[in-house]
Order: sequence, then C-alpha cells, then structure tokens
Amino acid sequence: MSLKDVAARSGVSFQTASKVLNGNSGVVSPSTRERILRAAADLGYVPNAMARGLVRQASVTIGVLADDFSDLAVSQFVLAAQRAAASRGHGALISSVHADVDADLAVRKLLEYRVDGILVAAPSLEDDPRLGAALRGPLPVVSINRIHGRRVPVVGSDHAVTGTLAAEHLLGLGHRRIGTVTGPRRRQVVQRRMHGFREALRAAGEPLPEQRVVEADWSFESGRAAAHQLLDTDPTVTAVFAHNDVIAVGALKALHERGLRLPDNCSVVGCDDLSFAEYLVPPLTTVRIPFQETGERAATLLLDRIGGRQIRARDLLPVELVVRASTSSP
Amino acid sequence: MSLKDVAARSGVSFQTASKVLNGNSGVVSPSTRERILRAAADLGYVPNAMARGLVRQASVTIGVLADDFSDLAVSQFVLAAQRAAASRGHGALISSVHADVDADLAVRKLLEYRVDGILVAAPSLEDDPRLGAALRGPLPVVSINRIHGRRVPVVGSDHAVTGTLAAEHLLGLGHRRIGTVTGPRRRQVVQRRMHGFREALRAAGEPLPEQRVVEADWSFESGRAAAHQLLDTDPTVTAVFAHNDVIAVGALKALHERGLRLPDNCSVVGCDDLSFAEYLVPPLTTVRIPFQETGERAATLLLDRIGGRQIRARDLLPVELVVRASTSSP
DNA sequence: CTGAAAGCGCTTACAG
DNA sequence: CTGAAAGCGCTTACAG
Repeated sequence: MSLKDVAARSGVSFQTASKVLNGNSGVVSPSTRERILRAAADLGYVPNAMARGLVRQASVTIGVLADDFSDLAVSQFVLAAQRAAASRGHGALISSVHADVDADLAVRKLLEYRVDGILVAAPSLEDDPRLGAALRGPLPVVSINRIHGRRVPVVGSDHAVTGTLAAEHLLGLGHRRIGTVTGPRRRQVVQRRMHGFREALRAAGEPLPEQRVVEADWSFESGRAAAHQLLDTDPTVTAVFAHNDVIAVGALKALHERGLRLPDNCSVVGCDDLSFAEYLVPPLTTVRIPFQETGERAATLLLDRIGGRQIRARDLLPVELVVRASTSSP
Repeated sequence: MSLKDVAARSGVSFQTASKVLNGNSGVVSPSTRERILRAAADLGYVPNAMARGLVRQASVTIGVLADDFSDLAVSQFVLAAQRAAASRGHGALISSVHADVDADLAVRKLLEYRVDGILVAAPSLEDDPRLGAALRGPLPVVSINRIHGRRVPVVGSDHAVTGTLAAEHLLGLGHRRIGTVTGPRRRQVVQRRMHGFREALRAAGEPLPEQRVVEADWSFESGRAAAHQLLDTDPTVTAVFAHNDVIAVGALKALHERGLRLPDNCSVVGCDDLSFAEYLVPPLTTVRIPFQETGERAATLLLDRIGGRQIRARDLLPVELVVRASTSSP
C-alpha cells in the first residue's frame, strides 16, 4: 500500500496525494481532497516512515541508551521518556548496554537508524571513555549521568540535597551515631550524596567517621552484607542512610537477622521511593527521586534541542523526604 | 557521510563500495576492498538503515507493544526481548499502551516505521477488540497474552500449573482452610490459575468456598485491602495464595496490621518471584514465572517467524515453586 | 488547483 | 573485477 495506490484510486498524481495526506489543505479542491482521504482510508494506507525520514532527513525517532531497564528506577525513567516522546510524535528505539554488548555497538546501531537524538540513562558507564567517544558528533544528546569527555546536558536530581535531607531528618530525630551504606564509591551520584550527607553531619557537630561508611553495589544482597559489616564494626550506630531503596531492603533484612527491631533499635532511611517502599514492614522513610518526571523532562529537553532550541546544561528536579515508620527517635 | 563519500575517497563507484561494505567479498580485488574499508573507517561511515530498509523492504526492527513496562514483570520481559532482538541484529521500537493512547494509534506508529514484526505484552488489552483489529494483516505477531479475535502465537507459562503448585504446596504443609487473593477475574491468567488451584483443592477433598476468593487488581494496596476482606469474612483461613508478589506484599502488610505473625499464624504464597521476594521479612514463598526467558523466547520466535519459519501456536515455559519462609505448617 | 522532476541513500540485478 | 541503471516510497521546490 503506497501513495501511488491511493493516488491511482482517487485519480490524481501521487504527489498531490502526498500533499493532501500531509494536511496541506487548501492546496487542493475540497472534492479532490475528499476523494483522496477516502481512498487512503479505504485502502488502509499507512505512510512509510523510512521513506519519509530519508527525504526529510529526520527519522522522528529518539534513541534511548539504558543500563539495565529491568531496574525499577531505570524502567520508570525509560517509560516516562518514551511516553513523552510519543506524545510529541516521536518513536523510541531502545538499546540496552551491558556486559555482553559494548556501548560503541549500541550507539552505532542507533546512528544507523538515524535517530534524531539520544537519551542516555547509563550511570554505570559514566567513566567509560568509549561511550564518550561513541557519542561525539553533532547529534543532540541528553543524559541523566555525566558522560566521559563530553559536555552533554544533564537532567536529574540534586544528589547533595538528597544526602542532606537524609542526614537532617535523622539528626532532627536525635540520632548522633549515624552510618551509611553507599552505592559504588566512584559514582558521581554516590560522591554527591556523601558530600551533602557529610556536610550536614559536620554542621551538626557530628562528623562522620570512616568506619560508619560501607560500600554496596545497589543490590539487595550487597545492602544486607554491608549493613551487617557496618554494625559489626560499630554496634552503637542507631541509624542508617541507604543510598537506594534496594540497599535499604537488604539492610532491613540484616537488622532483622540481628534481632534488631525497626525503628526502635535502629532507624533506616532509603532513597528512591520505589513502589514497594510504602508497603515494607515497617514502611520505609526515603528520599523520593522523581524518576518519572526526570524521564519526561529529559525527553522534552531532547526534543527541544532537536527542534533547534537552546537548552540549559543542567536541570535538577527537586527531591523530597518521605517520612514513614522506619525512622524514629533513638 | 554517505556511500558516495566513501566511494569518492576510494576511487570507486558507490555501488562497488556498497558491495564491499556489505561483506560481499571476493567480488572485488583485495586492494580495492582494502581501500574502501579504510575510507569508510576514516570517514566514520555509518550506513543509513532507512535507505537500506526502503530498498530491502525490511526495517530490521521489531515493535514491542507493552502495557506498562515500569512494572517489574513487564520490564524484565521487555528487556530480555530487546536483548534477544539486538543479538540478532534487530532494533526494538517500543510503544506503550495506556489510558491516554489507544492501541490503534500505538500499532499504527509501529506500522509506519514498518517494523518487521510485533511483540505484544499487553494482558490488560486481551479483551480489547480494537487491538485485535489493529493487529489484523500479514505482519508477524507474537504475544504473551491472547489477542481478541486473532489467532497469534502465544508464549508464556502454564497458569493452571501455577495455581496447582501453590495449592499442593499449602495442602502438603497441612493447610485446609486456604484462601486466595486473585488478580482481575476477567483475565485469562487469573481464570487459568484459579482453575489449577481449585482443582488441586477439590482433588484433596477441600473444595474452595467462594468466600475464600477475593479479587484484587495487581497493586500493593488492592492486595492489602483484599487480604483484610478475606480475613474479615473468614478468620479461620490459615494460608493465602496471592496471584502475584505485589499482592502478596500487600497481604503481608494486612496480616501484620492484624497482628498476625508469618508464617506461624498464616502462610502466604506469592507468584512471579520478583527480585524483592527473597528479601522480604519473611522471605516470600512464591511460584517463579520466567519473565526473562519468556521475553527471550518470544523475541526469538518472532524473529524466526519473520525469517519465514513456521512456529508453534503456543509455547509454555515451566514455572517453579520457590519455597521460602513465608509458608509453614498451620 | 494539479503535475512532473529531482533527489533522499541505499541494494540489486544486469552489462561490460 | 567494476560500473550504470533502476527503483524502494516518499517530499519539496518548481512549472504550468
């Protein structure tokens, strides 16, 4: 089913059919227009985006390069981005990067399809020079993490504030010996969160000793192990800030295994506010990261850039402390 | 950067460059071949998939039509499908269907891009005749749910077995008064699971009374409310089968709110085995649904169909009971 | 108001 | 071993 078919059926040239079907009304008599529209409908004509993209030099498609979008945080981001793109008429071609496939290849595939821009959600690759190299060139890019060697607009949340909110909440409840289970230390997000967290503790006259900082890798199991390690090292700790909700769940489990009751014996603050946080026992106090809004914003900014508009280099969405029952006075 | 550029740089016609770059070796002298390859590398030539797709009449792309892939189950499926497609050289164009955008439009977009086939993961639309209508035509489709009015190959798991496994596990532990919190009743998956569940109870001489069946909508909150309702109606129930892990978490919460301890006062079996199931307190006994394998299989079958092979109409992957600490003898 | 030409970047027979 | 032609399905100036 091509333009030629609907043109033949309505007795005009295919160029005229093209104009009418593209809403170029007024360029044709009402009756001709009517005939063409009806023919297209009768035939079930669906324009060919590849042909259109070829001549227009725009695929009306964005590429999404994501770490591992079976992760609840990433998938929220990706879904919101996809919807925002769709609502502005753009398709979303998704490419995941992981151990088996390097970033070069994933980006190259996106370039072959001539996506109009790329959205990056790949914090695990923030230090990977190959990703930076693959992303060189004039193609618009918006990212939620920094990209090695490139200056691309970043949208996300203020990680330092996240750390500050967690610390101030616990300090406000009266905690003094506060520990933290972080994500991988080399990650920007972890460093920024630690910065805010540390500063708040220092400002309150309770500087954070190194032994109250234990590293995990975002997983349940690492959170559990790290929480055990933290409490083995310093059993006097009365509160823990976990760098994400998954780690927090692991910590909850560790605490339970040690016979500690929450929040009486130990408070836990998570980070993310994933869907299950509210339904844990006890419900998890956490800093809400607006993944959905971030995805929507990122897609919108990318589309703006594709449309030729100037966008700011950094766009931070507000985070918010959600107080539930996993924290209380010590 | 087009073929003409690399042809110009290596002193051949662009058609010859095309052949060499497509691995049509032997068709050209080694030295020419070498020159062309080097020119392409120097120029950073990336073939244009739209142009290629137009002439080959294949976009080398599949469409994925999903309900709401921020759901952990769906996102696992989609990710695995995307990876399987990528490993066979196919891009994945993702389209989500939800309240705001009807299925017609989402499918139409996919058709515009001339995807070579469509993967459907939209159980909430299994009764929607518009989706069925939109999917008519010769385009290969593989789905994890049935599609109204169409006979498309389905890949998934055996839902009746899932219900049977849950029932037999609880019966084996000695439970007799067993209740269940189901997903939406009109869904096939719910009906099949109920069938297996009911039959196993009946076979054990413990037919399921209607008041021990309460409907939820897959959400945490609905699971919580439904569990309360179940225990209000029949406080003698000693075990609950939840139709997914999210409902199970809600039920855990309800049980906790009623002062019941797990598994001593009540056992709970979930379904799915989402990542957090193992880390709940207590760890959740659940029937594992192989979402990842399903996604991989679905994509593989779709690609096979696209490749012209015949595939079976129904492909069920095995489910598996994972026993943890949320169940015990009554 | 409508049509014919040119061209987007490729691949694929077909010549030479 | 290499090139020229035709064509995939469109859009966009440009004529008439």
